[in-house]
Amino acid sequence: MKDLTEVAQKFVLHWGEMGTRWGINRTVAQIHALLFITESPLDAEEICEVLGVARSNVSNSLKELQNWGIVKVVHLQGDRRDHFESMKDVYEMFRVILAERKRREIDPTVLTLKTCVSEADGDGMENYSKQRLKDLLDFFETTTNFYEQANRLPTKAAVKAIKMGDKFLKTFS
Amino acid sequence: MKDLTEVAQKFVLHWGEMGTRWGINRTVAQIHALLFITESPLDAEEICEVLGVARSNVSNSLKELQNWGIVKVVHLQGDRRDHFESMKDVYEMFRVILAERKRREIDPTVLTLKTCVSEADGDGMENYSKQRLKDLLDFFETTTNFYEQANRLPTKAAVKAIKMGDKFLKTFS
DNA sequence: CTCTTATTTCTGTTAATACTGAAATAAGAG
DNA sequence: CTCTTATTTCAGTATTAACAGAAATAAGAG
Repeated sequence: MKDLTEVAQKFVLHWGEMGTRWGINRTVAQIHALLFITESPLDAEEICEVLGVARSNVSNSLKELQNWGIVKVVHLQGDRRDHFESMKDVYEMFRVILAERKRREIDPTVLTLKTCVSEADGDGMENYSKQRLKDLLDFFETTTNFYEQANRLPTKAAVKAIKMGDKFLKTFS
Repeated sequence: MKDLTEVAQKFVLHWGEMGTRWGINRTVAQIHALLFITESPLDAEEICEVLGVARSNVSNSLKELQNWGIVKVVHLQGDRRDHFESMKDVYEMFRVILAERKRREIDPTVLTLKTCVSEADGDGMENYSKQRLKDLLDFFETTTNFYEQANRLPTKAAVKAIKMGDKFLKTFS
């Protein structure tokens, strides 16, 4: 595996940095970036070399990416090593990421809010505070309902919808 | 300032936890949660006591929340201490947060991608990789364009649009 | 101006997380 | 089954970010 070009390097580093800002491990994001721009699947050893991180770190990060569902193992003819490739369709990829974040973070938050709202009576909480929790719950329910629906569209339709929505909204302003 | 009720505590802790998952400091998120559910503006000392964190921590966290634009200082008659209150309209609040995250993270990413794409020729980068970067850039431009337009709608219209969009999409499925 | 009180800044500590390298395990070839 | 090679697990280390407490600064009252 030859070294990354300067541009590739720049992208991988930036993506890693972005990851950290969104609560994603730097190495995980870097590996994802690398796999995303690389045409052929890479094995773990190659990833180590290119990124200069420990084998175990790569192993764990790849697991994480597989948990996210945006990286898959593939096997190449006559090579017993695992090779890894990223999902390539950008829209699809972000849909998967979004769905996963919803599952991991939004759903539990909605659950917590529901519990809070239902326990709020008999807890001595101010009515004002109760109402704020209700507002918040309502916000999450409304937006996630919308998301659920929008997410049923196949990617192409979704992209079209976004572009049409954009144009449509422009006629207002 | 009296202690938080159990429910309030549960919410504040959860919100803090959520913060960390999205790259937001735990204390920052906790203070935000506290101010959000509290009707009257609080001073820094009160926040310290309720959350049990150091004064300096509160001070810095409040600065951060003010930078985000979701917490404001208010002054009360006959009290020289600063008091703080959170934006209360949930939709508006998330709009502000989203706008700020775009400004801080998405815009720089778009810039980086543009640079990468334009420098990709003469860098020896594979055509395949170049294309992936272009795809990614296209994705960000399409979605942020849409976002920009959607964000021009006043909150009420936006909420309506979300609810209508939800209903509309349901007719498909 | 001076005193008091609020706020911020700074420095050191702690805690959390990321990471490494070695050891253990697993998996495939022969 | 045995040997080799790939992968994972684990225990320790390092890095980073969060936080506390003290010191410095600022701001308001009188």
